[in-house]
Amino acid sequence: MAVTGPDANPEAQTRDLPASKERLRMWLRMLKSTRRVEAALRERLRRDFATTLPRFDVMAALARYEDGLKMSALSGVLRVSNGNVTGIVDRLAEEGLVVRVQVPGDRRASLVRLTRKGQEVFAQQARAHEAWIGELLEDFTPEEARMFSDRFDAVTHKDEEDPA
Amino acid sequence: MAVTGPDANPEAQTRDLPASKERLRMWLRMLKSTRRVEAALRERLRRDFATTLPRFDVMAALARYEDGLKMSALSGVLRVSNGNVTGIVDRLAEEGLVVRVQVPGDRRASLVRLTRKGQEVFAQQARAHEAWIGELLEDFTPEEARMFSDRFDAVTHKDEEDPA
DNA sequence: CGAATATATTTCAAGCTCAAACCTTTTTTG
DNA sequence: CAAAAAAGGTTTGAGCTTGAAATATATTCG
Repeated sequence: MAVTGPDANPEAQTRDLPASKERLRMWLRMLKSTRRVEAALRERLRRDFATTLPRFDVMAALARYEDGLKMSALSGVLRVSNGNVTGIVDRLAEEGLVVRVQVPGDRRASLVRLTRKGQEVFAQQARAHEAWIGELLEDFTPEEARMFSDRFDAVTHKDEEDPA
Repeated sequence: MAVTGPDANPEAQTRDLPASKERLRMWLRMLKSTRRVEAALRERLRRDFATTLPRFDVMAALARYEDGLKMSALSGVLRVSNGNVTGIVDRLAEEGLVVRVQVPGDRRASLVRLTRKGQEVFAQQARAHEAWIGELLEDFTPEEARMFSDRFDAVTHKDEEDPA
């Protein structure tokens, strides 16, 4: 706990708030920024590709693991509930973008994989997505972006998922 | 557009990626961090207060505007669709945490306000919330948190909502 | 004034999300 | 081996979310 007491600095400057207030402020700003970018992405994915952010997220995860992912691994990577992924994969499968492949030795599990069509569709979306992010975060220099990445990583790496 | 060309730096270091890749990386980290904190908040709000993040968000907005907010202003502040707020306010009203007050001169609009009970309930939740954020973001020093706040603000302030 | 337009909000359908309950299959262990 | 426990997934119920359509009231302007 690197939390300094509520009044570690009695001679506080005008705008010097206690640590918890500063962090709260940061959180609110961070949340607002994230929502703004998410909203823009969602709108553009809908407009240009008639898809949604969760679908994009699932496809992105599958694109990173070419051998496919089990449902549980998928929900682990995306950090959403397993019941959640079921529905999204169902819909993607209906459209022929992903397939569920039976795992040889285990009749419970199935491996989800992008179809060829899924790969092609995702490649287009990913290109657009990268460009959109580049634009939405254009106020951040590459160096600054790298610094932010690294700092966020510290928070994120407190416990991590890394499926086979 | 402060976007340098894809190969502005031909002598790139090992880990020096083009701007759009750096920003993409930053975005993914930022999203992951945000989701992690949101998940923790959601879980704790449920466990300790039997409430949800959207409900907390609505109450937080109303707490900031003591004179109440119109539905449209509320959805503007929270940056969610107006149809969305309707349902959340409905449920909060059922529990007596907020009220809809008729606006004198306009029979279309109504002002949403925290009830006394709502104020009391929210005060407790807000205290816990601030402590949770302080803990979840303990890796960030107050100075760092301030810096992040300011940088995010730049992105956020591209267009802003500020209701009466 | 009255028609067109704009504003405030709700309703709706579809999809996302979670936690909990529930199957089924596998693994553990008494 | 058989019972118990664990693991992989799906279903369910409630709530959140969006964009679009619907409703009702206000305002504009011809």
